[in-house]
Amino acid sequence: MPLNGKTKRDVLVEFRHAEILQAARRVFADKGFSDASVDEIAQAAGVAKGTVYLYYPSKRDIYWEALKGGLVALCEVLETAVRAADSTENKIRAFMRTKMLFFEEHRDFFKIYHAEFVNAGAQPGCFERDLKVFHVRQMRLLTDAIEDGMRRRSIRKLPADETAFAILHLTRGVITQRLLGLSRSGIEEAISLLFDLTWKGLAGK
Amino acid sequence: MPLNGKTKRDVLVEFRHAEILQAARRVFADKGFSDASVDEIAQAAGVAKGTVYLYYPSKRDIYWEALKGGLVALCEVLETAVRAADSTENKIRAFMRTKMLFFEEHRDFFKIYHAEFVNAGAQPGCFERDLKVFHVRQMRLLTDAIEDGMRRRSIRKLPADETAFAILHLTRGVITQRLLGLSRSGIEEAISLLFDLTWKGLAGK
Amino acid sequence: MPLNGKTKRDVLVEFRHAEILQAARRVFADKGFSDASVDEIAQAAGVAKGTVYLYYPSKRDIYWEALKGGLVALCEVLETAVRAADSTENKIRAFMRTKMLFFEEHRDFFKIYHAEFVNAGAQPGCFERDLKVFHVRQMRLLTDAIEDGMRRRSIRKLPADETAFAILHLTRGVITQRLLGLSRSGIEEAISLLFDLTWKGLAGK
Amino acid sequence: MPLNGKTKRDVLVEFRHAEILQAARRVFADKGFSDASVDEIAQAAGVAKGTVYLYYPSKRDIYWEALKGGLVALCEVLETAVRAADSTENKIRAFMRTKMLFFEEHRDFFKIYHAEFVNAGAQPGCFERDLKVFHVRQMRLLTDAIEDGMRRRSIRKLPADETAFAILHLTRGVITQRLLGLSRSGIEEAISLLFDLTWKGLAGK
DNA sequence: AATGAATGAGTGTTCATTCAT
DNA sequence: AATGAATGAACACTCATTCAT
Repeated sequence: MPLNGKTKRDVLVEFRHAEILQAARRVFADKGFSDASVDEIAQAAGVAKGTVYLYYPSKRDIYWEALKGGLVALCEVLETAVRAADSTENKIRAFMRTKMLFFEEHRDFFKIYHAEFVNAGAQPGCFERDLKVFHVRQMRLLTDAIEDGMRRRSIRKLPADETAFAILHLTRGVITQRLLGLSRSGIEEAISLLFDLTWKGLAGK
Repeated sequence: MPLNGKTKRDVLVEFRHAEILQAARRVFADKGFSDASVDEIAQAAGVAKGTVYLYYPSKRDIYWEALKGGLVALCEVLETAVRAADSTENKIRAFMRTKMLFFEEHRDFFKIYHAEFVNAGAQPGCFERDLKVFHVRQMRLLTDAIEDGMRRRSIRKLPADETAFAILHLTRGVITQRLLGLSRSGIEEAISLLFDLTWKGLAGK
Repeated sequence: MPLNGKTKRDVLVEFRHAEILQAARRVFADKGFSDASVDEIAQAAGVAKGTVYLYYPSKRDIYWEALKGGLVALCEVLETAVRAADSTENKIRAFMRTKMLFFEEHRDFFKIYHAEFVNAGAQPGCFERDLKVFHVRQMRLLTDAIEDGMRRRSIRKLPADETAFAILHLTRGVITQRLLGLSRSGIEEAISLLFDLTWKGLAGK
Repeated sequence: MPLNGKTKRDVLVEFRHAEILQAARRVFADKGFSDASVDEIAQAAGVAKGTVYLYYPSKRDIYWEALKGGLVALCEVLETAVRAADSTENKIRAFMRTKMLFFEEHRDFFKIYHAEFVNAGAQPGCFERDLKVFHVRQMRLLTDAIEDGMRRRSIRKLPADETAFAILHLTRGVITQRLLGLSRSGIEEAISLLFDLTWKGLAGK
């Protein structure tokens, strides 16, 4: 009866988990962790409050799951995309492009992700340690590319870590911009500009 | 009795306001708006909870005052500094430098300011409209400099708005980096790198 | 098919009832009525929560059944034992002995039984009326013996009811003592002492 | 201004504590710990729910305070009374008499006290250790008297501990009886009978 | 002017009970 | 017949705000 390893029950459980997580992301994105209520999440998921607790042991756990799930997916697509790129230039472009498209698709997750950086080190940061792992994975992609680029002279001499940080933050900033609806241009244009700025800087000839 | 327009009472009132605001900034920076309690703020200010309500009508108002106060000061120093700079290059450098030094001095305010960008448009965003004013003021400083720079050919052809956004976000990112204690280098080094990257980009020759 | 009046179905139903009751006694003894959860009982009985409700209409009913079942058994063995004893002295001794041995065997039931006396008249006391019947049955055994003893002059003149109460409570106390593990002596010694004290009192010659 | 060491505030605080404790005892006596709600206690005390938490940190703490307060008072009056009695016989009589009168006056406390013995060793028994102290104090009063009595030959040879236990339990039983309203006789009669039974036992000559 | 005691609405979490499968 | 997912009412506890002193 179990089809491809999953019983009907497994499917339902998985579905509920996803359903609640989805709703939670929406609510957390809107209100932030503290101002989101479990009741709201339940309602958004179309279940009763008690049902939420059948699938997650606490509000905090839902939050962390919502955060982690997105981070795992993000890191995976980033790693795949960067690895597939053939030059330093293309690796950095791939990083920016993939991240922007990913968040364009997962706006709710972006808000949660972004909020977590603000609080980073602060109070809810029970996760701090776990979060760092994902941060480091992203950093590694960039520092590797940058160091490689410097060896090949396609990038000028720069401190790799600080530079990677800058790219990370800049990319995040541009995404924020778009998601707040403050940007009129198309996504591809935005990506081009982001990369262009990063690569060439402001200076004229 | 009223000396330079202020009675003794006025002075006390002003003092209390400042005292509470200062305490509030500390607490809000630590905990965020929702997780900060008025009791904590009162305690940090060394007054009773009821006293806080003599000076501010609500928790939200304290928050907004704390935010606005910092924004006014920030915009003022930025405008002064940028106006005083003589070239496009120096104007942008001055912007970055002043902002970084300002936040280095007002870390509590930075946390609040930063958090507000996350929520921007979102829930507490009663302020949205008011916040925008300060955002626009900062943007104007940069877009003016950029457009001027493009006319003088010291900056290559770029969309002024998007570029200004990028500078804003990148600067904020570097500050975050420092305030989270993730950066080892000195402040002046950080400023130099930030400007250097922005100006020249990554590309080798 | 129905063998001595019971179909296979009847046997199963009876078996389930007993199984659940047994588990319930364990749980109620441990946690008390309010702090015991139906889930725990179901788990202890090795069935699903819903199954419990196929056999008992409510948590309260399980409790009452657990209580009543024990009380019926207790009263029966007490009546048999006391009836079998030939003298007043032996009847009282038999009462104490049988009760102590019964509870030594049914510790879980004792805890429930004991707790019910505390609450007696109080909140869950939906049972009050039903409980009284069992109380009266035990009392009757003792008052009969006592009154008979007084007629035969083997017991001095005493108010039968109050005296019976005293014996009841004293016996219960000694059992409590043992079940809480506060007693080091063997069960037979304890019984002897209990009877000896009751019969002779404290007084020296 | 502080009169006999107490400011007006101290008096109020003390009053509220007492008021809430009083109400809590009533409610806990009626419903038991688990079935009592803080809301009920607040209502019984004539204050809002939040107010209760200004005076006690948790439901459990209220309970423990209610229990401890009574136990301290009980032990004190018992010790005073027993110490004041001049013979073994009178010491034991004093113990019984004082305890019965104390509980006659503090019926609510008795229910709580009694319930705690049922659960003793069981779940809420965070107190177990603290409770034991009071138990030991009562036991000591009796064992001292008993051992002394045995030396003077006014009590026959008996194991002091077990005998003390028996007196404790028997006394408690008689009190239960009265408080449940199952006894028709006056309190003094009940005390006399209790002592008489204990001292002389059942046996006719 | 300042206090802090009092309030009560709101939140996370549990659990007896129901019911579709 | 048995399951266990779903429900929602109930509860302990918190906290912004009010107000008598």
